[in-house]
Formats: sequence, structure tokens, C-alpha cells
Amino acid sequence: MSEEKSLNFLEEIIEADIAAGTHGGRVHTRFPPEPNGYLHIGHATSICLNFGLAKKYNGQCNLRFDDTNPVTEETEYVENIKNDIKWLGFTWDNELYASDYFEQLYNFAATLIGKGLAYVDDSTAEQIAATKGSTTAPGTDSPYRNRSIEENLQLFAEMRAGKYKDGEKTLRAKIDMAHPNLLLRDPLMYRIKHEHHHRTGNQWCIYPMYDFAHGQSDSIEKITHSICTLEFIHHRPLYNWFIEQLGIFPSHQYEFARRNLTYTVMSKRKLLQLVNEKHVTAWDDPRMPTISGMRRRGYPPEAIRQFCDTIGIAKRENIVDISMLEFCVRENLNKTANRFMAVLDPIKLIVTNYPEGQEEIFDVENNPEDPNGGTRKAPFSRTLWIEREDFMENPTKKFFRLGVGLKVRLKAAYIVQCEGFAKDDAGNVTEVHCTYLPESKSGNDTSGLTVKGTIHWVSAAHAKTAEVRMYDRLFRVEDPSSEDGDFKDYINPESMHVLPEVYIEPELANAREGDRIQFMRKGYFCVDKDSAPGKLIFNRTVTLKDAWAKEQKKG
RNA sequence: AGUUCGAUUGUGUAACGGUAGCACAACAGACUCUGACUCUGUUUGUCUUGGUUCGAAUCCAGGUCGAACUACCA
Repeated sequence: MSEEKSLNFLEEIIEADIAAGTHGGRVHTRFPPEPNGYLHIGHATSICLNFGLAKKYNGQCNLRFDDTNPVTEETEYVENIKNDIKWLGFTWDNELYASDYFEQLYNFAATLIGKGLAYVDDSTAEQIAATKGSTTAPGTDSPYRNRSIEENLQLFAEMRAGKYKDGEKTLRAKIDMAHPNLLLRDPLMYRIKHEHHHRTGNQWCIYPMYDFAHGQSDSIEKITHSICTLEFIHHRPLYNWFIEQLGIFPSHQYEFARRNLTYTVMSKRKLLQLVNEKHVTAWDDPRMPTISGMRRRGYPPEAIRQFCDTIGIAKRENIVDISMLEFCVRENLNKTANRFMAVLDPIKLIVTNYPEGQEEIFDVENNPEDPNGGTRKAPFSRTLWIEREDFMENPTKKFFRLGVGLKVRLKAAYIVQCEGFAKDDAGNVTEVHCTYLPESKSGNDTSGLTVKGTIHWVSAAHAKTAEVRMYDRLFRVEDPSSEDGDFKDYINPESMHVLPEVYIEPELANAREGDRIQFMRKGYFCVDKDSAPGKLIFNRTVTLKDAWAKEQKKG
């Protein structure tokens, strides 16, 4: 046995609870999204945490939609959220909805009225805000605060019956208008909304506030460890107040710091804005930090889980370097993605001593990291496409590729030596001329030569074409939300660059939507859902690490 | 200003009164039929001032800085 991985603060709490026999040692968590947007990488942390904790401690984890606001919520979001959680690799024990509890919550409210702990208020939103007080000044009591229990009960029933218009009345908890915690200054419990709800239809015209639904929903489900983000820490005393006054199951809430990522934004409001204002194509645009965007980009679910595990969990503010995520993606893809050759920025290479019309088929290993990965066939001929950047007219000292007099290995084929090149009238190099060494054939090399560089290639006569979408980070700055002005001013104009026609080796033409592969020396790519028969589209998932680029930057 | 939470290298996270460690990033090198992968090595840190203690990142007190709260959103 080696040293155990240290526990995070939530695991410590849970293990202490188990040791103390709290709730009989039972562990029950839940993931409680509101179906008003798509899940993002921040939610992934919460998902991994809640489902992971339940699994680790042989407990259960519910999926509960906190659908208390009919105006913003839609079934489309419900379906996508479920899909994303499944794709991440998690299975919920129960699929539940806060709206399932509307009748019970109504009864809870009536109970509190009956105990003199809630009242119907005729004040307007403005009046309530004005009497709220401030962080330094106490609020003032509503003139409706001391209505009789009977009157409150009747008015509340009338609210439910649809007797009043939106905003005409609310139900408020009767706590303390001078409480230092503003949330305990007679918070709203119910508001009137004559709106259609995605699940309950037109059954209700009053809806509970999140604060009057969330804690009790946890309680109803007998959640033992109710885990949420830091901003709800001020709400905990209110949830506890409701639970205590109602005398129901004492769920306990624990808060952790939400994860932020460099070079992106994470609030649903901002993400929705990017979609609505067409800065990206959709919620699942590969540049979005959404789960669906990352899936489309080609991030494997294992990599996202690994990332969540690596960055851990704590209570302090943070902004995680995106390179940490990219590392996890590369680490996974390196082991799992088959290699192919694709030439993104082509220039012709002519093997001058290779007979016209001759061709050979080479076996190329699919994945050097996987001994059982097998091989594929790649045709070779006299005229090839190579990468423009693999040739230099005046090669620098550390350039291990092509230039007159230099030798390179053509991956899985021959060593070639550059003898010359051709230019067009504008002075652009159009062709590179090389001779090959027949005795240097891959796998059967008797040339005795070693070359420093190996480059990829595609036979011009056999090449297929594809579109490639080169993605980069969505923002130019590490933390767009903390910069001056609008966060959208910091969108990276180069976040997507489309290469309409690149050359790919023929075997790749069989790739299917969602396939994750490596273009040798260029990066990891994934077949996009926009692909059509005969028209493949690849998304660049992430580049390879590039030591040469760094070398060049040094000048 | 009040309340609450927080502060460990560039970033994230450990150390639970006893050697400040790990990962990413960065840098240097080895290896390489991917300038990838892999391997080796290096640099950088306990917000501050006091106190308790043989000994403090850890406990106590004061300060500083940061975040959240003042929606009929969640």
C-alpha cells in the first residue's frame, strides 16, 4: 500500500458523518440544475463531485431539475442536460423535478401561515425593495405584515385560485426585517405568474421562489449532503429556518467554490448572450465551454472527468489555467486517437527519381502508444503534398526539415534529399524537388542514415479532401469578465479559422461523425456533425505541444 | 459601511503543531520514423504584524487584500 490520496474537505465531512453514524451512515447527494440553459464545464465539476461522492461512499445521487420559474425553463434544456450527464458517464438514481413537489410546497406554505410565520403582502416589487433596508440599515415592516392567520390563509388560497394578477400579491416569510442577513428580511416564498410551465402546464398560477423550493426539495428527498456553490452560503440559514419551522428532514448544505477557467466566461447569462448575438453558432459551438461544445470539439468525457479530479475542490476563489484542461485532453487522446496524415497548407513535393506512374502501398501504424492499434495502408507516388512550413528556402541552423541539401524521412516511407525548388512569378515556392534513397525504405532501412526530421505527406493522386475548422480560445484575455467594458470586446477574432480544402490520406475518408483522431504533427481533430457524405469536416480539438514553435519565438 | 467566506510558487491543490509536497505552466537536457509521447533535471510560494509554543502554513489577536449578499432569477 502507498500513501492514500488526501481527502477534500467534503470527503472529510462525509467520512466524519459516516463515522458518527449520522443518518445511519447513509450518503445521498443530488445534482440540481435549472433547465434554463446548457451545462458547462463548471457544472461538470459539480456533477463529478455529487455523483462521484455518492459512488465512493456507496450512496445515491439524484438528478433534480429545479424548475420553479416557468418563464425561462424549457423541455429542450431538460433533454440536453440529461444527455450531457449521460455522456459524461454518470447515471442518476432518481430523475426528479421540484415541480413534482408543488402541492407539497403549497402545503408547507400553508403550514407556516398557520403558525403565524408567513403572510400575504400586497406591496409592489418596488415597495418591497424600498423597505428592504441595506447592508448597514435595517428594513421596515410591511403594512400587511400583521394580517390574521385566517385572512392570510384565505388570500393565499385565492392567489392559487387565480383571483389576482401577476405581481398583485406575494407570500412572504415573517422573520425579521432588521436581520443582518438580507435574505432573512421577510423573503418572498410565492409569487403570482400566470404562465405555462413545461411540466405542470396551466395547473398553477403561483410558483414558489427558489429559496422556498430548494431546501425543502432536498429535505423531501432526504438528501444527506446538499452540495452547492459558494454564493448560496448566505441562503443556508434561510433553508435551515424553513426546515426547522416545518420540522422536516434536516438536509445540510455545504458550499464549494465554483471553478473558473482562463480565456472563457462561465455565466449562463453571458453564454446565452454569445449564442443570441451570434458570436458563436450555437450552445454546442466547439468554442463554447459547454459540455455539448466540448463534446463537439472532440474532448473525451474521460478527459473532462480527469480534469475535474485534478483541479480538486476547495472554498477559495480560483481561475484554473485552460492548459490544465488541454493537458488532460491530450493525455487521453494520445493513448486513444489513431494517427493519420493530413496536409493543411499544401505545397508539392516531386520525387524526381521515382518513376512516373509507379505507386507503393505502405503500412502505417495507427497509434504508436497502442501495441494493438494495428496498421493502415497509405499509397505513395512520385508527386506528394507536404506542409508548406516543412520547407525553408534559407534554412536556419536548427531547422530539421527540407531545404536544399537537407534530408528528412517521409513518415513510413523513404528518406528524401532536397535538390531544388521552383517558384512562381510572385516569388512563392510552388514545388520542392527531392530524390529518394530506395534502400531507406521504412521497416527495411539499410541506408545506415539517420535523419533528424520526419515529416508527413499525402500522395497527390490518391489524396481526398476535407474541410478543417481550426479553433482557438474564444477570448484574447485570461479573464474577460474582469476587464474594463463589455466582455464581448475581448472575443478573439481568430477563434475560428476555416480551411475549406485540405488533403487527407484516403483511409481517412471512412471517418465518421464524432471520431477523434490525430493529424500527425498537427494536433487532435474530431469529425464534426456538419459533415455530409463525401464532405468531411474536422474540428481541431487541440494542438500538439510544439517545441519548434517555441524555438522559433526565441528568434 | 454591515454580514459571511476566503488568502500556500505563474495556475490549481496538499501538508490537520514537527523536512512546505504533487499536477499544470515555464526553463534546461536525453530519447524520438510525430520538434508529439516518454524520461531526467531546474527555477519560483505560506498576505502582514504581533502572541502562544522547544517548534506555527497550521492555534490566538489586530491589520491588509479579495469574493459573495441588498432580483416577484436560480
